[in-house]
Amino acid sequence: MSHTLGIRQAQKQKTRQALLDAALELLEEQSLSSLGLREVTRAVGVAPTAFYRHFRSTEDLGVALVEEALGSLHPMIGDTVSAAGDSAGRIERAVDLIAHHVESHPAHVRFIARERHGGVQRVRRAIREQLERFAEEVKVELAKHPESRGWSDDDLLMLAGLYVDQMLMTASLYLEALEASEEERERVSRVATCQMRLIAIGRRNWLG
Amino acid sequence: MSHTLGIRQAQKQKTRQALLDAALELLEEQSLSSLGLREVTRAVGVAPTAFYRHFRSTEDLGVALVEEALGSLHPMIGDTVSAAGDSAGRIERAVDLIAHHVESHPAHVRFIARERHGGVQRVRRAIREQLERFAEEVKVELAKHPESRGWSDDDLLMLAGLYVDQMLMTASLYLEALEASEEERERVSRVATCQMRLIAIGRRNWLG
DNA sequence: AATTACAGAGAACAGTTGTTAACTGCATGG
DNA sequence: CCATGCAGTTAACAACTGTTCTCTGTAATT
Repeated sequence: MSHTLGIRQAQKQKTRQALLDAALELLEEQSLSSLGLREVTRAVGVAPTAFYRHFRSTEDLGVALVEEALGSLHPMIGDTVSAAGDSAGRIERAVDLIAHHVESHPAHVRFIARERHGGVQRVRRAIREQLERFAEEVKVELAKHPESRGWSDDDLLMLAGLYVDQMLMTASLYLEALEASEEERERVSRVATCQMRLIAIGRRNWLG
Repeated sequence: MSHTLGIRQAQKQKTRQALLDAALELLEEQSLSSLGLREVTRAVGVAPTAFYRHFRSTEDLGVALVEEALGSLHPMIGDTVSAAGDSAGRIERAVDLIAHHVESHPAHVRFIARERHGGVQRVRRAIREQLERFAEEVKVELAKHPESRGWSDDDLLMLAGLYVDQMLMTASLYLEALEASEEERERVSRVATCQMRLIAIGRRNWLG
């Protein structure tokens, strides 16, 4: 791994992370475009001007949050799509994995869903680029399945995009259901499973 | 129709509409949660206090915008889903209709896509309720198709929800492509058509 | 013709915002 | 051990915000 950081740099990264965490919490009930720099520093307990040591603006902070929220998710993709077992098994596993991820990182999921179409262009683009990377990775994994025999590259990417969008949509619905009843969460999972199953059936009968 | 409005009420509705229009334009590069009341009145050219004659807050304005953006869309649903012709024809027609609607009401589409998961709870809920109404209507139309024989009510609603989400996603992608090249718009339409076709195939092979 | 209702204007309020400048204290590298 | 770099502080700025109260002109009502 990388060289051990000095006391100085370690403390800096600590407050930087504190800023990111505070921002993420504040963003639970507003959008990035209304997030104030002073609001964030106040929540952390540092002077407003300290913000500039880490980010040029809240827009920059947002881009960093995209990295934090989605950057660590790539290994999960491969594991899920390329998992052993039949189609039904993979789907069930995927839905469970989404549910679990939403429960352990609700603020991250909320942020991505909110800012994907949000009011800050650079953040939108950062999210779009990450999601395109996801789709590309899903495509590569899908290509390994025997069901993909005879599929064109474009069609595989089309299917991968559909899966990625569906996953995000499911995650967002599940997030809303977090504050509702256990039955509601169960219902969301069930519907999402059916929808992915339907897509998988469409996939099996695509050619010919 | 309703009674003809007096000069007084007519003028009021005129400035009210001016406020809505100005807000919609300002929301092209920010989110509702950062939209200021003064900002809107300034764009219209009226005193800030005039705002209160029409809305209690920008949040209220947002709810009114949801009505304006989605309320007039219901008749379109029925026409599209229940149109004559085979599945392929209906899909082509739907994609064309989406593209046309985005081109004629880009700000409306942007607003809905942005605020669906945005930072203002009441607006989110208003959008969700409208979309649920859409899904219900799509379900009713889908039920009339011969392909729906043997489908449960829940499964039909599941499919309808998938279609609605897919339509919104397509509209949002097409919106982004508006500022890009004609080829990009063409590509978005093509991919969306394929995805809906795949879903339709899944639908045909759902049972059994 | 006189009275009322009410959309919008105007001024003022306390509080907030982003940004600049000059500073302090301390970990780091020579 | 001393000089430098730099994370974080303090103070101040002009500009902006939502909201209240008072006022004005005129359409609507009687």
